[in-house]
Amino acid sequence: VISIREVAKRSGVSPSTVSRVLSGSARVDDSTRKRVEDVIRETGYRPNINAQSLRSRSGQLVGLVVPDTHETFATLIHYAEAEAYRMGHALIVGNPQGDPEKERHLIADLLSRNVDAIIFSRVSDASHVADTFRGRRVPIVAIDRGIETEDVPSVQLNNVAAGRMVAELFLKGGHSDVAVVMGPQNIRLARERTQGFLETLAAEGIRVPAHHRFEGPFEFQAGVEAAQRLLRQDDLPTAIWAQCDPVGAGLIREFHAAGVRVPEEVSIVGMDDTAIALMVYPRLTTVHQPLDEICRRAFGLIRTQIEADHDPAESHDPVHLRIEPSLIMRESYRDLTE
Amino acid sequence: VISIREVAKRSGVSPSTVSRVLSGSARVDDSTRKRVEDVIRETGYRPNINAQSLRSRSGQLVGLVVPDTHETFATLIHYAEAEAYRMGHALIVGNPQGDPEKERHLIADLLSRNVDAIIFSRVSDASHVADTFRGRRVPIVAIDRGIETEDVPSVQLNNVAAGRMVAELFLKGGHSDVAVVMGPQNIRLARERTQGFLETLAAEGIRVPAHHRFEGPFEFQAGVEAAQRLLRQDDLPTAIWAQCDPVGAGLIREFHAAGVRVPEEVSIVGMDDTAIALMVYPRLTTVHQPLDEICRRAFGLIRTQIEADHDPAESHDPVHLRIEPSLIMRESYRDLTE
DNA sequence: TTGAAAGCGCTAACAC
DNA sequence: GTGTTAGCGCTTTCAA
Repeated sequence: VISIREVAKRSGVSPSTVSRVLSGSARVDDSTRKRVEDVIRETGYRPNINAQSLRSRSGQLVGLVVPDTHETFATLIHYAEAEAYRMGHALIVGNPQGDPEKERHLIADLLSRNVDAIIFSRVSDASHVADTFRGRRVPIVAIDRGIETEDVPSVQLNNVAAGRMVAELFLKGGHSDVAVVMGPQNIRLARERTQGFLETLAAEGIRVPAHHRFEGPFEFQAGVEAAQRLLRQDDLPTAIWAQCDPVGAGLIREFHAAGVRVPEEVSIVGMDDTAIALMVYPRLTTVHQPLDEICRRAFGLIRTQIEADHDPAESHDPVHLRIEPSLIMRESYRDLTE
Repeated sequence: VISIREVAKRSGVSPSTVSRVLSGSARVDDSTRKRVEDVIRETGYRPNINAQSLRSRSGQLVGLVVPDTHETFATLIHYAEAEAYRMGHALIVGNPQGDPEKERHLIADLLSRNVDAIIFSRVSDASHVADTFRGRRVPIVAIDRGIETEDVPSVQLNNVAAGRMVAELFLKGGHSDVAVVMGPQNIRLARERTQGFLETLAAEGIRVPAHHRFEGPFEFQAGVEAAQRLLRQDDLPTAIWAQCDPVGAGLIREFHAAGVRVPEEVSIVGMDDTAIALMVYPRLTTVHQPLDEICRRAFGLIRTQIEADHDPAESHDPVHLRIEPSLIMRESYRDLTE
């Protein structure tokens, strides 16, 4: 483990010159540069990032805080890692696991590491998190499941539009007897999906009766249970929207087990367009959430904030980006009018 | 953003005393300690981890390098994050995405951050990675898909045993006409699974003919394609082993689409016991890979290595732990003798 | 029990 | 174009 002083000594220059070669920030004589570069290559020297961070107050680090590790978040991690790498940063991943104490720790830890930005999804106690950040000039972006405060930039799917698209599909397809399996309604994005869905139907005079509304976690099992309750009721709807794909998969599986044919007897539409949608039979018609784009835009905001930080005059109100979903037609849905 | 000097000033002591209070390493007068702690609380002071790392040469950091973000690895990230947090460390996640250049960068970056340990799965060019580490005293653990060199500690599933267990199940169940959908045979863990499976069958005089052996990526689609080819051949085996669950799910889906009943006409067994195994119908009989235990043991090795480092006399040969799999019976398998 | 001083590895003024 | 100096925030001798 060799230091910049050692490299300087071996190439007969001062540490500052080595530093200049490394950063390319200042003019260095060609022959000197060459000599230094040779030594760097020979010795395999790598600057100590902790020392750099201490000086520069930038940890070359991006923090990502996710609420769980379901597929959506695994995908998020995937894209975030790629984006972070592209900007020469490392990615720290933290998962509060629903523990506000851990969440506070994680964020405090990120801050004391001089992260250059924090991306997070649904943090449990929005106000407190905002407090932690107040006064800190760390770019933050809320992604996917936004927090409730509006003073932090965010990038999210247009969840209202997602609900609307499914409702419009049902309307156009002649489905007037529909059901919905909602995500937890204390999560904002689930509320928005529900709102877009129900309001669009209501505008055409279609109501979803209480016994056709189900609420549960974003998990396969929630779909299974909704299907079971639906089957017991014996006035099956002709179309069901599940607010995430695993729930849609649960519906399909349980209907299959009960001998109810999809989509002949009941159409099922999912949400998010995750891998599971392609694995069920029939494959799930669903709404695509472009996580790659969401991530890219989030890092775009981060870069903007970092630049604005260099030039504090340029501080704007927080930006809130809405990414548009799109409908993916597969085999689990059919029009009644066909 | 307040420094230790500021805290010292406000509590009327020297920085060293604040440091002592923080670390609890030395005796501090109770009244002094109290005063310092009060100031820390009031100011919300947090030590700068970069500065600490620079002094102590420990980044309070664990690096995790994974080859992709399939469910297995998402789960790995989940457990690793939890373990890292338990030992007061942050987790940096890197994904080389098959690019040796990026892989080298990632590892070099981790090293220059003074990570306390690196956990990695299948790195593309084992020898080169080993080189990077030579001379560095950073604890390393290979996990899941081991690298080919033996000079680095590892924690892996006993993949040979996994193959053997499935073979024994088939033998006991009276299946003599079997097929296998193997993972990429250039990956060691896939080779080991195959070996355990075929050798156990062979010992009882059962051969798996070439047209009943398929090789493909660890993906759903590989199962779909294997099923399609099997269906074209029209001498269907009575049992098939898929070397990961998504492949098993692909088989089930395609057989379902073709009207072949599982398990009545053909039994299917998966591998790894991931979430997908519970989502298919019938649910997948599979072999459980205890990723939680694997992760726990990996961090155990890390702690051992860190301690051994403090006391260099204690350096042993690298440990290679094998974790035992277990069979999970569900509905996609049935005995022929029933 | 506490403080002063030195230094971890690096960069950025400031000289020359 | 290059070297010298100082200091980022912290911990750790060493003295007192």
